[in-house]
Amino acid sequence: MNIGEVASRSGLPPKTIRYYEDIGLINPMRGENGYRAFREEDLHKLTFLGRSRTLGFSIEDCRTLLALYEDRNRESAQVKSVAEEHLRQIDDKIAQLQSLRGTLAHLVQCCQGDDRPDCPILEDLSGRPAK
Amino acid sequence: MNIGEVASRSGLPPKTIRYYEDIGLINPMRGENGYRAFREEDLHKLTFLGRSRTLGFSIEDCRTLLALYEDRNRESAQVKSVAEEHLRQIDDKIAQLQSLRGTLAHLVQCCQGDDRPDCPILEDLSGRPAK
DNA sequence: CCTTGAGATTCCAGTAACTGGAAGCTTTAT
DNA sequence: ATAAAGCTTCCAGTTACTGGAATCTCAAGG
Repeated sequence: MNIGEVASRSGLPPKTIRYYEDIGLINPMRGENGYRAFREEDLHKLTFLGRSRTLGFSIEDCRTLLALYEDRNRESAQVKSVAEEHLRQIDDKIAQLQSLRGTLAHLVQCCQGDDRPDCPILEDLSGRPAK
Repeated sequence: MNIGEVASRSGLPPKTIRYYEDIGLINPMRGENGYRAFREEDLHKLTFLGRSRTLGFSIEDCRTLLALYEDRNRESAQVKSVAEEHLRQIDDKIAQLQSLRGTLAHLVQCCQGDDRPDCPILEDLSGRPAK
């Protein structure tokens, strides 16, 4: 398989696939013309990576997960632990965004949004303690 | 004022302040020794920027907001529009994370997390349609 | 007066995970 | 034969800083 086919089958752009090779996530063979020659196994890995990235795992997490995926003697606890840590970080991020959203929504609501210059949003940003 | 004082008064690290000058957000004067000489106005701007960044506005948004802040003839509608767009993006992000969180939490729950290799998380990642 | 030490300066590199584009080779289709 | 598509590598850019090196200035202690 050439990169184009693997790209459409895995859903990842060719650029990304080359990048994944660069950073050592995959190791496709080469044909005599210098083209990458992907095996089914490579495709599986790429699919795995695509899905992992979709779930928000970092590349380093993906590296770990891929290694566990390939290790027939892994303990599922290791996988679960990576996923749990990621889940915690997602929860943190959500909480952060929600708090931020609250403040911002309040400010937006306070602003008339007309042709006059008075603006509670700018007032808040300028550092005055919000009333 | 030297950069150190502005840093502690604005809450921004000196590095960040220099960076903001680099990209043209502020324009402090210089003393004869080559040191930046900040006026109160610069400090206000930096405080404004710090608060805006805390609320998640991008640097480009900050540039726009700062310009509006300085423009005595602005229309509050312009400010509101920037903030509303940002709010929409935050909502999108939250929705994305929550959906992701749902999937991930389900997978984590399904995984025993013991010393055996069987792992529903890896099975999902490997691309098999989840049962 | 000299010498630290703190604080200032610039510049270069690195972060995360790609993405875009240039220049050039191979293969395929007309 | 030639043009288009697809592949290759390499360099740069994205976001918003942050760390570190080499150098310079300033304030205080002995």
